[in-house]
Amino acid sequence: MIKERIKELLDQYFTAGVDQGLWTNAAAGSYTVELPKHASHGDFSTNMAMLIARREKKNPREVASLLAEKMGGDGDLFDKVEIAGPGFVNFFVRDAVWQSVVQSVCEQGYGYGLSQIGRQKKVLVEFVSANPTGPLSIGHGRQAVLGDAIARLLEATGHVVMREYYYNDAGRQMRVLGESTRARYLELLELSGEFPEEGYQGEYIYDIARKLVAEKGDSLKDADDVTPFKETAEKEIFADIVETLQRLDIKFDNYYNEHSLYEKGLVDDVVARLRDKGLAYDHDGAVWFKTTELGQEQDRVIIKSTGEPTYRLPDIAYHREKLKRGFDWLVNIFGSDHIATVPDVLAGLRALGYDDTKVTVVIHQFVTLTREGKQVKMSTRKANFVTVDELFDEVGPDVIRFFFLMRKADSQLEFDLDLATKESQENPVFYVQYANARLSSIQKKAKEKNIARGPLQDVSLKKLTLAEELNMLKALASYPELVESSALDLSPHRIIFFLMDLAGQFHSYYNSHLVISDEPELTQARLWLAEALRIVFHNGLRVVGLSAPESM
RNA sequence: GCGCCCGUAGCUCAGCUGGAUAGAGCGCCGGACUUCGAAUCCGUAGGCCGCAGGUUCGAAUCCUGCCGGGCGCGCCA
Repeated sequence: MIKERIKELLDQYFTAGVDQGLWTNAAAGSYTVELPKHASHGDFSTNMAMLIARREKKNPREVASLLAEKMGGDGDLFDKVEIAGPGFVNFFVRDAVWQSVVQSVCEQGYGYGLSQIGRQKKVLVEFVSANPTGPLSIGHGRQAVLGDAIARLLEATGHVVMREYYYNDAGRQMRVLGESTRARYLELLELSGEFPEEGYQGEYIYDIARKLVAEKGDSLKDADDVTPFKETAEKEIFADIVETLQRLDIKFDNYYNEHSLYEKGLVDDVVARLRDKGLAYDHDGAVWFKTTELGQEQDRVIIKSTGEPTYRLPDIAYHREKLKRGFDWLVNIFGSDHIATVPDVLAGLRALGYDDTKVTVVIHQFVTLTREGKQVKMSTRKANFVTVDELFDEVGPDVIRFFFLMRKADSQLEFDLDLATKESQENPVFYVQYANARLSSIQKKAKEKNIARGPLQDVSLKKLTLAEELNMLKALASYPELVESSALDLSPHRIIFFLMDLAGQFHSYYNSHLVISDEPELTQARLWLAEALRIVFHNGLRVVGLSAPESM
């Protein structure tokens, strides 16, 4: 908000300069206001003078001094405005401005950091979307947490969000699942049965088969149809998946079944429309999508010669349907192994006359597990992959969530089990939560001592003069903008880094300064500062779905 | 071979639309509890930001080419 005010001022002086003929409009909108790394460069800094100078062929430091002179007059905001280096204008904000942040935070409370920049834009966040063929793997776990945190950030910034899980219970995968289950069922009955070539070998298939034996005895032993096996397996597995997600505090608003696209004729309609536009043709008994016409290397099959569609056809229909459902923005969270599907879907949307810039795909890289410094081997095919549930056996939901959010989606993520299972010391999850607990505890302590926080307007916040205090206030002030940028860039990891940094500042401060001291005025100011910190820790933790415990 | 992602301290990773002397956690070593919670803190060490060019007043960040790693490249999803 303080940054916003400086931007406004800069714009104002920029246009004033244009009016006075000092420079032209050429540099409009290109300059930035940033936070310098070094305190000697002030609280904010702008490169405006250098950009003007370049376009006007003027001396940057001369332009800077003109600006500094104009801006420096604002005694409410600034202590001083300096020019430095090649032509930076550095702003030194008055302490009182920072101190007033306590008031903003405490007045807004749990609403601090929420905004309306999303303007009620309707966003559909699609994630997980794993077919119910087995328990959620650790890769799904990352995706689940990432998608949910993004959804929460979008909600916090005034978007209307729907979380959707897209699945297909009618394809080849599911048939193989049914066959695998039947094979295990027969095996349990000590009857002969061939285990399918690419079958699902996980232990969970036995569990389902055992359940079938218990409920149905051997009545299914001669069934030709795998449907009862498939249906039972699907039901059981889906229930497990939903439960796993619930443990992570993730709830979907909608489960979208691919099958319904066929029932509504939406898949056929896509083919018909592509044919109309001359973008689909028959060849070798299959139907092809002429993606070369849309800038791709090769055409793609959308209906196999067997008459079955390939995955990309329903995918296109699905995305088109999402836009038709009225969403302004489609956010998809995919694992990097699905990266190849993206261009086809976008091409399909464009071909059908839809705006594919409404689709943003977040591709996240893989997760590796390490224990005692060594990588834990995972192989999906052989079913000895680590599941989210197994992770739960070792760590709680907050640890899982935090670790999955600690890296940006683009980076591969190493999940260090040794670090994650430590209940103390190095574990960054507890480090942050401990800060929140400590802050809560300070307030309790004050109550015990019968020290109530007085009315905010009577508190002399100007007592908060320590460098540590001002730095924390600056961090608090930057929080709302952080939420906005994290949301719009779909980057929840920035919230995590912010929290770790703020926790570090606070723990350090706590160890060298008393909040509750024998100076009443100072105690009041610091109690309110502590309250502001507690609120921001709470809001920051909650906005990405982490809990904010008052004690631990 | 082609496409996408990554390459920053011993390890794991931040670094926002290019900005002024490159950061954190872990690990190592040495310290701090008669004070609001020691799940904490303080101190030291550690870097040709993969390599080479280019654009720019200014590059870890943008462009090109190499090198190394991951994921894809199917009438599988």
